[in-house]
Amino acid sequence: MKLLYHPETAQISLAGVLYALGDPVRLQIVRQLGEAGALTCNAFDCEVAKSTLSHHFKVLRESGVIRSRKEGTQHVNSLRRQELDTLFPGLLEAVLQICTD
Amino acid sequence: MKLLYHPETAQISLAGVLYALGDPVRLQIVRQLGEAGALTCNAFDCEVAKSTLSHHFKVLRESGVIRSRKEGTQHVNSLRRQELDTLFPGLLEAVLQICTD
DNA sequence: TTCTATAGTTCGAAAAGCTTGAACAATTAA
DNA sequence: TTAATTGTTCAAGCTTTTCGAACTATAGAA
Repeated sequence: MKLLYHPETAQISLAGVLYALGDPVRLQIVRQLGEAGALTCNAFDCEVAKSTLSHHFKVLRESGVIRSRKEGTQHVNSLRRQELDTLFPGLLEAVLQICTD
Repeated sequence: MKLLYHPETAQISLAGVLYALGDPVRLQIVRQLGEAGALTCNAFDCEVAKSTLSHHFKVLRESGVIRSRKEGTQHVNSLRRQELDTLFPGLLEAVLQICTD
């Protein structure tokens, strides 16, 4: 658990964000974060191995979609909503508002 | 050059579309299609091998982002704009309107 | 028809990325 | 110090991406 890399706002790319969102598990994470505001990795309940989940959170973090801060043994994750809205107006809202089965 | 598979509207998934859009080359294709309306695979000018381009068009087609119709020896590609707008309101517009360097 | 050019696809191999369990590191609390 | 909890890292197996080369399909000229 070293330093967690987060890209600067200016370094966030559209293709990178879309890539990060283009996985069912990560999309689900993002939607849950959109609703809950903040979640630990552990709080996210799905059927992949925890090493896989760790990988997905890393992809989301390194693409600039989420921010993670350490809090004790946990990582609290949240969307970089304002920054994303500024960079890519309408994108995150569109993704979060779309109803999926 | 057999039959070109296109998913039904109902089979198009958000994660699938985001995945398709989450590649720099494919994103560029989509934006050019957004501007030009329709393009042959060949008309799209980039630096990847033509077999790679063929692959990218296939991903876009099979995810439901574009429609391809044969015309002589060429394939004319266009965005499935109305369908995407109905399924995922605001998404394509957001992607197309975002200015990238 | 036959030859040639054009437009894309398919194949096989190399490189990169994903998923997983097992092992590891860091923090907390008993 | 010991144990429990959280999450990361590693190595292996599998899938995906990229490429050049070979292939198919169509169009047009001779």
